[in-house]
Amino acid sequence: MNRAPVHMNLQTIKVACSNCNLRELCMPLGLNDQQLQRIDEIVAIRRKIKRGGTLFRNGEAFTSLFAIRTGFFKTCVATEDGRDQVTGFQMAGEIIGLDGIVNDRHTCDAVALEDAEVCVMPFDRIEELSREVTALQSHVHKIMSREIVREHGVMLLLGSMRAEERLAAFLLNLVQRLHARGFSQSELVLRMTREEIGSYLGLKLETVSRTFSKFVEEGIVEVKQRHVRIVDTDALKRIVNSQQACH
Amino acid sequence: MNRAPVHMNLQTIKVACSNCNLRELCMPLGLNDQQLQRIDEIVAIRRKIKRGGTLFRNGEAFTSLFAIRTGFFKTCVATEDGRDQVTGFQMAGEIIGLDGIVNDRHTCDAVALEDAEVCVMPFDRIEELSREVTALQSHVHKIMSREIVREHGVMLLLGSMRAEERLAAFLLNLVQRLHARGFSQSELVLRMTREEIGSYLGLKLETVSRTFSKFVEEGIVEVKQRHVRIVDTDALKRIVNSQQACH
DNA sequence: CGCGTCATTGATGTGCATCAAGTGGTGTGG
DNA sequence: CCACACCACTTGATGCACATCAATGACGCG
Repeated sequence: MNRAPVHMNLQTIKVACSNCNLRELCMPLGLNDQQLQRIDEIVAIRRKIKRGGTLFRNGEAFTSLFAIRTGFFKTCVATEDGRDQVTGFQMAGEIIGLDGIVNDRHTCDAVALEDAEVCVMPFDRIEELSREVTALQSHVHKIMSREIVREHGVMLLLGSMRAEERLAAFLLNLVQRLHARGFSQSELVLRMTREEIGSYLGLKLETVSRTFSKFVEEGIVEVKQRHVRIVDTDALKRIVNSQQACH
Repeated sequence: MNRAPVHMNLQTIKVACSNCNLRELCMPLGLNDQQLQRIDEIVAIRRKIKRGGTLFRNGEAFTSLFAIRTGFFKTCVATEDGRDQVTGFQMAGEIIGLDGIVNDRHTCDAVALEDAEVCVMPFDRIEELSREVTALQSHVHKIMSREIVREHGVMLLLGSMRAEERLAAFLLNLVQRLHARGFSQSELVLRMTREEIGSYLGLKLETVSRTFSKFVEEGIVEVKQRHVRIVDTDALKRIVNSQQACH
């Protein structure tokens, strides 16, 4: 057991967006040099989160949005009676913490599913700067709207799809986002457990597991633990749009 | 059959927020007179929608947000294969159309469930003015964040609650919002069909109906068609937090 | 008054949850 | 390096909540 000090979890690093390779994912495009420089001012610091650690928790004061630089997160909400629901999985380049804006308190937990690093962007500075840089203003609005639209999709999934459809949609969505980040279109490593997938999809972990097995039997995917290889993307797409008898 | 001209549906009226009694619901508080006057400039016109008519449709160009002045809407998303899902019900004072911001196109349909009137707020003018009036900027952010948080709640409901819990949560939510608008805490008139409730809650209309009947048997509510009287609010609250075996 | 729409209620079916047992991979301590 | 424990995952057997199918009833509107 090493004796690293506790504050390792909160280690901070000074950085800049202007030379960040994820810039096009989390920042607006088409800025001139002067604007870029001002954007740099937003990202005060970075913060490292160990696997299993939380970036923020339900009830904590909201001060900043976070841009994920590396790593993988889940966000989840909970009721008093112990029920909880994964509301999303977030990867590099995505913005996390939007839920905190309404009440100046976070309303969900953000947990790192692997060691991660985020850029801390104090929200008052975002607001300040987006009054001056219209591209940033527009970008902030679009990010929030995108999240709303994404959640509409999840509601559709949870409200009207069968287990196979849900898992197929989930895999296609994941691989598409990974592909946008330069990863394979057909191979992925799941960073979350079957139980977390199930929570997100409104299914029990056994059902997730069985559905994976079904896909394997049908030759649609290959699964070895958390390594998934999509053999037949079109089949997955057909499943998503199959509209079986259910519901 | 009357011969009213087609454009009745699009009838427009010149108006002002500064003397609107819903202002505190859809606009920021604590503005001075000069700021209020500027806000008035945002709401260019009003628009009337007949029951069953659409305010906007999936795929239509996005130009404006809408503040509901009177009436009741549902928003719903659909897949190519004909499946659809009600994503929300909106009432007076609520803002509708946020989904369109990301891609400059609406991604869902907004349908009036009764004759309605909305204030049309061109989004470019909202952005323009919110660069100058920080209270407006903050307000826009909070409205979007509130919608994100609301949808988290719906995901929790759809992903982990049983039929009774869903309907109880739905009724409590509706009556709470109506109460904030000066209506009764215990009586309400549903503006939507059982099928629309079911779509929103991820249930079939028969299940919604049966669950209503169950609540009636247990003396928790009285139901006569779309008129609902909540007899025992606490019982509903207990049901929401009951955490039965399911899921 | 008659028709269409919406709602209720019953009978039956099924998809997924639940319960349970066993496997494999990983990390830890001896 | 191995033994053990733990956790994630898989797979089977069973049950149940809700979907589906079907018939009837209650409004409301032209």
